[in-house]
Amino acid sequence: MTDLTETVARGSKTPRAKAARAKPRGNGGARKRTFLSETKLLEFAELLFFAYRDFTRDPDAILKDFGFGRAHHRVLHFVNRHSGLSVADLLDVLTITKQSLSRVLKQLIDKGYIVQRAGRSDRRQRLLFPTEKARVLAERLAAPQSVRLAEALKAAGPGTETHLRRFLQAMVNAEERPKVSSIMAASPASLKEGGEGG
Amino acid sequence: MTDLTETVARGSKTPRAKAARAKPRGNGGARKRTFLSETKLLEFAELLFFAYRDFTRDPDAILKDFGFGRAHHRVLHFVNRHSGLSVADLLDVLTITKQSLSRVLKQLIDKGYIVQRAGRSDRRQRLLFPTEKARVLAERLAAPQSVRLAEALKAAGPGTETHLRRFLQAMVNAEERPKVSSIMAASPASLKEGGEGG
DNA sequence: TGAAATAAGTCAACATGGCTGACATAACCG
DNA sequence: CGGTTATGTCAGCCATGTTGACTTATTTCA
Repeated sequence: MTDLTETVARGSKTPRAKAARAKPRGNGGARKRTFLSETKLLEFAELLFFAYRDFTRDPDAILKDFGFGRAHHRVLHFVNRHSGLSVADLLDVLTITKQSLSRVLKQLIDKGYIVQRAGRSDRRQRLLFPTEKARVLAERLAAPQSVRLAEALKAAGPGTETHLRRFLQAMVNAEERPKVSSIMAASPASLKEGGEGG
Repeated sequence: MTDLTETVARGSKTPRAKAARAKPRGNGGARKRTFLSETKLLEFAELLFFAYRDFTRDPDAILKDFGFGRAHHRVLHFVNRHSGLSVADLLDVLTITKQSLSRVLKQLIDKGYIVQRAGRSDRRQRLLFPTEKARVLAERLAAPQSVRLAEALKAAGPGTETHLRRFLQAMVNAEERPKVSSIMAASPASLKEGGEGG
């Protein structure tokens, strides 16, 4: 396969320098007073894509050995970290339909990773709890991601944590922010009364 | 649907305080000298998920009106921003198979968003160029993302850009970093000799 | 108390976008 | 000329998302 470096280099040393650039750099026509140039913002968009692409790689590989996919990982993660959350909450967090969730959730339940318990105050609810098996797998999936994050934070230098946290929070839809912070506030896995039977 | 805030609150004010926590907070067993607690890292993982989830929302909605999906967006983005890149380069960037790319690429070509031209130095290559139509759509898709990024960067305060850039770069697989920086260096869409015919 | 609303589950069909495997064509390179 | 490379394509499979319709248990409220 062509080395990107080469191709890209070749691309820019092309003759046709005439078609210089219809849209120079900065802001492209319409909106003017952008503090951050449009180009810079697109670079961040690109970097975000690359970062997220690789962020999911390690767990994806592990999941294959278990016959699971990324969707299972997400469920596993949230049930493990926010033990006892309801199905509706999980749907809300994942922003998928219940039919879509149902497939992976059923598999995780069948294979003994998740147990359900009726809510005490509202017995219609099915609260979700991880089994020990789930905790082990979730931790194994999280491990490479934690390492990656720790290294990246370190590489980015002191002060990154604060900036990054604020940035990521602000990236979330404004209406969703309360929900996100509330679920994140409940991080310390609440209770583990769920049947441990894996 | 249950308000997350409620549910979560109820969850934590549960009796059963006995099952306090097998794994307090910090690091869980194995590796010791973690500067950043495991919990904090998991919070970043979660925030990253939420941020990326919402980052893709606006363009996804627009794409539906065009009968396109997120895969088309990615192709559109990279061809637009790195005009003239080869199929192999695109595959490399997206990390998907050529069969998978072929589907969306064909549609984009058929609908007049992308044109191909044989490479001059290597005529086996099919270099990809955006048409005017593609540029317009790509810009429209990018707009809400740029706004979101700009606002988030602003909200996160001065100094965020540098930290964020370094962080995101470090999140990329080490082996991939040269490729990523080389393609990003070629940002200023090289040339637009591709037939403009939309 | 009884009807409406809510939480969850399920069936069925379909769309998107990944994947593997196999094979074809054209162009490059030594 | 022969092997490698860049691209394209057929065919089928899998994971995961969607809509729509309907059921059951439970809660809420007039």
